[in-house]
Amino acid sequence: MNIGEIARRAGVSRSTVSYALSGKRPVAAGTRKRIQDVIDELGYRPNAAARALKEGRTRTIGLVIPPAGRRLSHMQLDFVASVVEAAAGADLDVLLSPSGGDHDRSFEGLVSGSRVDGVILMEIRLEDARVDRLRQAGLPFVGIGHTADDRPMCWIDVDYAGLIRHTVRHLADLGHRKAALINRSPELVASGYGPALRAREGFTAAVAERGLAGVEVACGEDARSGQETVEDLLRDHPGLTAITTINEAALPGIQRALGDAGLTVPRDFSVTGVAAHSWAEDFRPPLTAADVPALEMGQQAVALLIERIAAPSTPPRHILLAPPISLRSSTGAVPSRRDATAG
Amino acid sequence: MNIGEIARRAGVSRSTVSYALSGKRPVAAGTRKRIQDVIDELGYRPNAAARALKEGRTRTIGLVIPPAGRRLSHMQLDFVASVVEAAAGADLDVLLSPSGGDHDRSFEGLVSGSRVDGVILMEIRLEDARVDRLRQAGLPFVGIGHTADDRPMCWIDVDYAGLIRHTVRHLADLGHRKAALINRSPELVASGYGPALRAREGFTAAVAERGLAGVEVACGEDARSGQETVEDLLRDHPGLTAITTINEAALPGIQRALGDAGLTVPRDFSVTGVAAHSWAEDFRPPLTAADVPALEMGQQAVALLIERIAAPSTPPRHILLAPPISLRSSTGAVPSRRDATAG
DNA sequence: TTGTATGCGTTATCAA
DNA sequence: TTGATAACGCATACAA
Repeated sequence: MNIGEIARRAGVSRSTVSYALSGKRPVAAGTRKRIQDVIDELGYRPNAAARALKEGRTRTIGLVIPPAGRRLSHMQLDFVASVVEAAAGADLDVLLSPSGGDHDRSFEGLVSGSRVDGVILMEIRLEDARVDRLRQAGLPFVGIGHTADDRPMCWIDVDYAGLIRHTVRHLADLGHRKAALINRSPELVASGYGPALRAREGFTAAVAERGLAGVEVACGEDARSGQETVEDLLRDHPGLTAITTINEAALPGIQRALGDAGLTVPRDFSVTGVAAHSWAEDFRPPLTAADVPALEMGQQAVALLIERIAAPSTPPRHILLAPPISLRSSTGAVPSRRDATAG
Repeated sequence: MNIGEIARRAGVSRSTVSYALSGKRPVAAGTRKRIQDVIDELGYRPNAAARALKEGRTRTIGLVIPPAGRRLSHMQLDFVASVVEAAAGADLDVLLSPSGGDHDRSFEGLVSGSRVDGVILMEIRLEDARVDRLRQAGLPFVGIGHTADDRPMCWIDVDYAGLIRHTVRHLADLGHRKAALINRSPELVASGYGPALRAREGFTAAVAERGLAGVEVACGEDARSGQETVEDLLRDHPGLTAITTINEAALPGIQRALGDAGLTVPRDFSVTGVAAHSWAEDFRPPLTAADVPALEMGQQAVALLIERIAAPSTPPRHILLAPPISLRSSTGAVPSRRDATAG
């Protein structure tokens, strides 16, 4: 089924059908109706490849996700879903591409095969070869996260440093004197993952600013690791009365370990951090935390990318989100008895 | 950068470059090397749209995911990741399409725009209009799940009925006399979601077969709903000593409610069901359950689809997976004191 | 208001 | 062993 067949059946030329569809040239009402009837009857849709070839754009964007081996976090998942949704709203298809590991071929296909009009790049590292590659290819892209260097690029990120700093100040205000940062996985930290390093930065700064004792640990992204990490912390760091974290997947384990140690939150121990809304609400008691606005980020990322595709030579914009910290019930005044953590 | 430019620089014709790339015609070694050098130097990749237009296939498959409003479960997430991975291995791109809600346009674009060579359809309902649409369009597809009617189609599914039946028998063997099935969300049950109805079917059959008292409840797909559901069950059904479930997202809440009620698993209460490996391992104690092999399903689904694309007129195959039930530690003999649940 | 003709980048047929 | 050329389906400049 192609445009010629529609034209033949409607008794008009191919260009008239094309113009009737695009509206870029006036078409007599009667003609238009005749064409539309045939289209409806046959369920015709223009061939995407032919259109892409002719127009020089694919109406498709690429979404580069972290490799499949590591499970995506809820936050990332919400993000993917909202990107797909926002793209659909703008009449854009979304091509998924894993990256990292042995998937360089897939990524290469995206950037050099004229497969997509632009790319959204998830999980950016402080030094990220993919960013260089995209820049070199001249393909419009938006990063979720930003690199360490200050070369201009278009990105949207959460201000992990600022938010973690904020949570530590909150803990200090409540009288806590010793706090731990439970960071993302050792692999991510080692690979220079931006949020992990920036969270560390914010933590270190706030701890110094307020004269707290601070300890930072990396932690696997699952409940079991969270539990072990907190068990270790409680054993090795007497006097610890609070945790802040950006590792949402560890939260159930953190909860479990505190419970096992006989610590009641927030009476005996305070927990806070940055997490997707649903994780914060699922904590018990509900977590005082900055809610990562994953859905909003997806929409904004698509909007930013559309903007860049339309005007690639414009100086790139970026957005640093600092969602407010929702005061829920997981933080409280430091316990009066210092040996509370002795369990 | 196109094939003509490569040809010009290598001093050959366009067809020679094409044949050097595809290997469908012998090319002199020297010529081939000259061409390859130019290609490597310029980083040329054939234009996907032009190739698709000429070949009549897109080397792209569509993955229709559940609507974004409802969060994907971990199992579904693992599945998506493994599909992308398997597709990349077969040199296929993956186009993501939400369905349901107001996304019919996106789905329509997929099926009638010659956008993809085939489709993987997630979360199939017992009656599913999308299946009819794909059949009518003559587009190869593989369902994750299968419809109620017995018209031939290609699918891969987990034998929820059989697995739940199996878990109930296991509970009966341990002496339990009253068990509950915690099903998926009310919305999914109401919409005729296959796994939910087939789990019910297996539960009802096994309960009747072994003469147990059985109660089935739908439950939202989050920890909070799981907790409330179990609280209600314990209150309304004295004598209840076991739960089986296919609602993995409710597991943390189930755990919490049992703990709050002072019940120790498996001494006072048994829990089992069907869940992704990671959920089962995260339960405490580890959940005796059938592990949904999401990664394997993704690979198989892609393999099945490739098979169908290659031979569309072949009678469709299907695969019903019945993973073994991993005996972990969450089920045990029925508590001797009947009023254990009164605690 | 509508029709004709061209070219997007590729693959494959035909000719040499 | 290689080159010239047609065709895939569409959008659009040009003609009428």
